[in-house]
Amino acid sequence: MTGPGSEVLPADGPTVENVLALLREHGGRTTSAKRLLVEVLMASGGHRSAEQLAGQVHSRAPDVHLTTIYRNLDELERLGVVARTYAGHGPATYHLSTAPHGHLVCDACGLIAEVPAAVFGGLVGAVREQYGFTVSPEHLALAGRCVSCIREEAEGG
Amino acid sequence: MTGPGSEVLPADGPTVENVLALLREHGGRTTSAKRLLVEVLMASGGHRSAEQLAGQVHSRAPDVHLTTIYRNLDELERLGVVARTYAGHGPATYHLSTAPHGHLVCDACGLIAEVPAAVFGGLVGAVREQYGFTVSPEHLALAGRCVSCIREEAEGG
DNA sequence: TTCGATGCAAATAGTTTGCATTCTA
DNA sequence: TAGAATGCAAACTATTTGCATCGAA
Repeated sequence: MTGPGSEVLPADGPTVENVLALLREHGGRTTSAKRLLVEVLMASGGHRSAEQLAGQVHSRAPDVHLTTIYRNLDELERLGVVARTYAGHGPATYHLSTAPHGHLVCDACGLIAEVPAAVFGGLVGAVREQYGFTVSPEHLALAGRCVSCIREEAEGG
Repeated sequence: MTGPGSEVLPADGPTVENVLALLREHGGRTTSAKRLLVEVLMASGGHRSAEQLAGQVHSRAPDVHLTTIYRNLDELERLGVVARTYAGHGPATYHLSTAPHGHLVCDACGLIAEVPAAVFGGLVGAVREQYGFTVSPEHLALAGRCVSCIREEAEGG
């Protein structure tokens, strides 16, 4: 059950057609705006704001409105295709949901690094046992300072 | 060195006068708006948005503008008296910096629970060793689902 | 009497919504 | 051709900024 008719996306990352098929299964229609957005999401790989994604889409289709980007990102998030991460202040960032992972967000330079689930697996388990709280790895974002900013701060001031 | 002239606030929680003294040490002036904000922060205890704090302040001084609340919260944050937590979407929340702790933010009902530093101490250490990234415990917010919402979702649908 | 603090208005960033129109299935 | 998707404008939320005035030290 991994063909275009499947409810579940392949574990090694979905193709554009997989995602569009998933959309159709849920009553959605295939449009060029959606196809482009998904392509851009796959090409960029990393964490992008809605505006950055819009910029990429615009280079190929200038008429796609930012509103449409937001609406389609919402839909893709509901379907579990993309994950939204809030990096403190500034815009939310979107990326394809692949393997579960968390994020390190540097307060100083804005860098977003990914950490594999294994690193915080213990925490997630402990929190569930002790607090009955189920952490969503996809949204996990730890704020702090990256190496370079720590170093700069130590040297500069 | 824990008197009004000290740079460091008492470990068991500052008093209103402690905070005002700290402000004065840093060139700030004592105003009724600041005193009230600090009082409200201490009375409420939990995590409040700027608007909620303004509401509390207004009940005693309706003329204090929301802008002033923001400006004073900024200043208190710079001094390390309050910590700001971004709970995903919605407004940032502010609370007194006491013992280091993280937050569990329920995506469904918005509940914010505190967890002692010990729970995620291992994570913070691992992340520092493996990624050179220093997590700020004060800003640590894990998104997910609290017990009651998980239960409701399981029952309801 | 100086300079920080405030009130007010307005700007800003990011995101959402309403509605008429367009286009897919 | 019904209903989903879009473009556009406008609203909206949270926050910041500019500027004249006020008030603490």
